[in-house]
Amino acid sequence: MPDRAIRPRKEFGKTIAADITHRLREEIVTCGLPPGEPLRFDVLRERFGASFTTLREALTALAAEGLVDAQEQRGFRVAPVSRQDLVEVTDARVLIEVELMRRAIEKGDDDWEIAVISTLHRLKRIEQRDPEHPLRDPEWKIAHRQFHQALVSACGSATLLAIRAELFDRAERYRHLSASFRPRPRDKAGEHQAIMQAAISRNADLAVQLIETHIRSTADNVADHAGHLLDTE
Amino acid sequence: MPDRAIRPRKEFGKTIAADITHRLREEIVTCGLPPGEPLRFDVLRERFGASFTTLREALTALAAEGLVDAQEQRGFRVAPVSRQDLVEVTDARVLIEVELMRRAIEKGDDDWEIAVISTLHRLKRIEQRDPEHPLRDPEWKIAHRQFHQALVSACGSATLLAIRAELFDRAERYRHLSASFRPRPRDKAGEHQAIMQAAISRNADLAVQLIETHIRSTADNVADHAGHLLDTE
DNA sequence: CGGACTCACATTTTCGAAAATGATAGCGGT
DNA sequence: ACCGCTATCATTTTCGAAAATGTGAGTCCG
Repeated sequence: MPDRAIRPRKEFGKTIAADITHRLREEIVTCGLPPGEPLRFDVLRERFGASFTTLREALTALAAEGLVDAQEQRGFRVAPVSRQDLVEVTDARVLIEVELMRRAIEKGDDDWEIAVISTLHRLKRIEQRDPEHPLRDPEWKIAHRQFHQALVSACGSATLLAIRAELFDRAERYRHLSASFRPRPRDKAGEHQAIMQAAISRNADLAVQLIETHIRSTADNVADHAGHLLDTE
Repeated sequence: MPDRAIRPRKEFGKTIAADITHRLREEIVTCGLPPGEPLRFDVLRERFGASFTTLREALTALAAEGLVDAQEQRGFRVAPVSRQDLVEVTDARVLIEVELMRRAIEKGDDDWEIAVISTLHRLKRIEQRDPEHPLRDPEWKIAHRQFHQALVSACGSATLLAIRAELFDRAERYRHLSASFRPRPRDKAGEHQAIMQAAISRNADLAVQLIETHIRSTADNVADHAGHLLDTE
């Protein structure tokens, strides 16, 4: 049996680099590391307790995902936000997510229905704890991601699911910006419920329309309530 | 002097890591490093003359692009090919490229038309040198990539263009597999000419249909002539 | 006073050694 | 003979020092 004392840190990822990548991604999408922030190695080294090379590997991976901006010979920084980027990400998400929604509704089996229903149930339970500020709860964020992931999971294409996940993360940064400045939370719970029902009842046209509205409303919210943050770069 | 829409000469990377990433991608895409091949550091170190860490950074970036498979604690290997992967990549390309083609036809200006025409011209000139085996000519491959890039370049979304480029590279591996085993080359020159004409004359429906056929025919060719390579994994 | 040049300094980038981990062969007990 | 255990080896993964590069202040001329 493995000796626990000798291996103090083996909780999450197997390699440190993968672990750092994961943690950095979380910090960036939640805007704990704000857009445009320079990512200096000595700072990261202290915060994450890893060496130059390991950090560099993580940053390179995130640069390929579009969350980090690599400026050759001048280091890395958190990818800046902008109106143009918001429009592009929203637009790309609609294109892909709508298509995947249709496919999932067509191909989804019993397991898919169960996954959709149970992830929504879990999301609603977490929402009850703090109905006013769900995005501040890390668990809500995870449950929200898993619900949307479940909705399209039966689409049959791991390739498109991976692309979708990347765009979802990039959009999540804007969701956080939006949430910090929106005066009152909109009725996300109701929207999620309606999407679930449309999906389970195999009403593809309705589900697709609801998803598109759901995605676009975030973009509108950011433009309305956090637009001043988008022109700094 | 206004910079040409197409820069055939790529600036060599300023950092070694970026350079190695580029060279490794070329080797993988052209199947110089065959699918499934283990990528051991000793071998790569000798072949590319870079250190462990630099190579690791390049491999991590390519793993995020889907060209390399990272097996934690057990190293890297060239991403394997499979029927399923071929179907997914083809399918995703059709979804995205068709949409971008429509947008480019709608938004394209004079510079776009010039880029499309000139990249096709260049492609045809290179084709004349060795009409039987164009894919063996690295310059043809570059010109081919640039023609297809030019076609959709006016779509207005850098985000979708980046996704498209990734899928194009993943598909290029299958093009190489297909070319090695196809008895006679198909009439790619004619197809490119037809696509160009449809695009320039703003016939979106026709252009889209031609593009889809163009993309799917590669998949069919691989299935027909190199299918035996796809079941090894 | 302004512009260009030089020289430290700060920061990134690269390297090879050292630690960690997985794979394998050899040994011993049942 | 077979299974499990251990020691050894091959390979990956991590580290901090060293080299390379960009940045900015200060200085010298016109």
